Amino acid sequence: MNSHKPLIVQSDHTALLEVQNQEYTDCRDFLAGFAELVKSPEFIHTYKLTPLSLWNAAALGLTSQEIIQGLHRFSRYDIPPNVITDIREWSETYGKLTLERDSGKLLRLRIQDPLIFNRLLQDSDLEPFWRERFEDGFLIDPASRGELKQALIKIGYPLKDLCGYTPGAPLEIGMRDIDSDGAPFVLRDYQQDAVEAFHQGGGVSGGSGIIVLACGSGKTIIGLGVMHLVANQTLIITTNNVSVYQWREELLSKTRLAPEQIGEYTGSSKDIRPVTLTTYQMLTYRRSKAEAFDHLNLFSRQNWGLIIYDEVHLLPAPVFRATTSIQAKQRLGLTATLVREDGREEDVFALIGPKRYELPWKLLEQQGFIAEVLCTEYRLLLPAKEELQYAHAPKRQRFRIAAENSSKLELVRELTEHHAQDLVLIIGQYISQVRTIAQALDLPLITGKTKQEERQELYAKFRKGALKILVVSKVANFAVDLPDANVMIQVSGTFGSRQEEAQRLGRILRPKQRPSFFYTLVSKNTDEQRFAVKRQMFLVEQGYKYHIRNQTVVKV
DNA sequence: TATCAGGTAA
DNA sequence: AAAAATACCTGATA
Repeated sequence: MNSHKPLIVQSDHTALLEVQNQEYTDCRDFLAGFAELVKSPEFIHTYKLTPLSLWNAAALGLTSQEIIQGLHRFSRYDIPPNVITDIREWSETYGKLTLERDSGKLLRLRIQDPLIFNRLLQDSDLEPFWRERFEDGFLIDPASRGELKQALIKIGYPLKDLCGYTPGAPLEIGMRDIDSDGAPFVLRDYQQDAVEAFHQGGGVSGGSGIIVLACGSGKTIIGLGVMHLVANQTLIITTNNVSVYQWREELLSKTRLAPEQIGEYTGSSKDIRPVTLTTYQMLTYRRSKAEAFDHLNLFSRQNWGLIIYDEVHLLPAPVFRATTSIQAKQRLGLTATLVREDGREEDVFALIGPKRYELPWKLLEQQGFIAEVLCTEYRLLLPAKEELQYAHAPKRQRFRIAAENSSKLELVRELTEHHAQDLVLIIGQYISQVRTIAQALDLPLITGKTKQEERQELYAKFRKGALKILVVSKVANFAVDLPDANVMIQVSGTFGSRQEEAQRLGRILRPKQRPSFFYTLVSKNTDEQRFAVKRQMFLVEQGYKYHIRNQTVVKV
């Protein structure tokens, strides 16, 4: 036993990491490569090893040997033998099943493990896939390439796809070295690395997969870089119309594509061009549940060579389905957080592809590409009256009562006074709450109902610094054009959404001379506090520390 | 032809 | 476990 070591690996595939340990940071960064943080209270953080986290690590080239050696290095006790076995097994499973082109029209599934081969042979659900059986695998129909991958990953066998892609219609996408604003333009090193990592994919398997990078690190630029390399007609799917507009601006600014080569396929125009921008909502639209999707055929309306899935963690189910049938096209997924709140990470892995590149947020911070952020969690008591209300309320109403804790208002006032020189965003989840705050402090408010015109006016004033504090509802989760700030005060958030918290932090990540501040206000000893812990998980995983400030006396 | 309110979905 | 925001279409209005 090495009592000074930070890590305890347990037989249930969890690993406990001691925060107050000299080696904490090193060990955390090591774990980030192949494990998922599931709990993060003050002293001991719990990580979980899952097959998926190990497959993604394997796809990035991290070997089971490196993982096991590292675990030995940080572990206080012996690592349970079953965990070592499972790490090996899970990690090495990626690559044991490969899909390759055959001489004929069919594809060849090769299984380099007789036990797995046997297992697949006995699975009657898989039988329909097999067109012919060999001593080491099967022939399958190219049309079932996606469905097979999805079916196999469900039973624990990721399939490494080595079939390559059918080229789409060619399209030269020249990159400018001076952008439309006259600023020199060149991909940053990590952006170039990401583009190459996608393209090569550590061998023949490149051309599909996910790139994970922090908000504000220029994921769109990576998209442009990949488009340039693939040099094919491209379909780009984004989450909303403002993103569509921004992609278009970036394309016009930084590539040599002419305006008439870029089309928008949205509610207001159905323009298909060599590069076409659309939204997930467009693709998933149908008159009623009984009918077919109206626009899903956009995938086949043009000979796309590349599909870009912006914010791939939000990809909706019907688009998954459509994606199963376009496995011969190159597919790039972009995201800041691979975690989905619906647990469909495996489908992303199977249908878009494995993670090809990831850069920890803290590393970007060290290199000065994103701002340093000081995070503080304020825990406020509920005023006596609300405390009583909380205690008597049915469970489902409790969260809201805690979230709307009226004593948050005074703290917001203090924080804004303290940050009088800064650009402050106050963000909350309930309209009633943000309205109360905006009215009490006499601040402008933006909600979903605010007209686009008025929003733009407020954004512009805020951008110029003529307006220093802005109160926003959940619109800020979607408003890509919201200006940056350097202080964010979160008065409430969606239950346990890790993604949302990460995205909100992203609003204050533009590099500055001084660090940015992120304040999150929660009611002490309530459901809200529990959810706050969950929300912070992703950022804690990325190395952010929340300083806790406890309010002990209720102000009257 | 353009714009807006209203309903629906995920 | 719930509320808010969005984008789509349709049909009315000018």
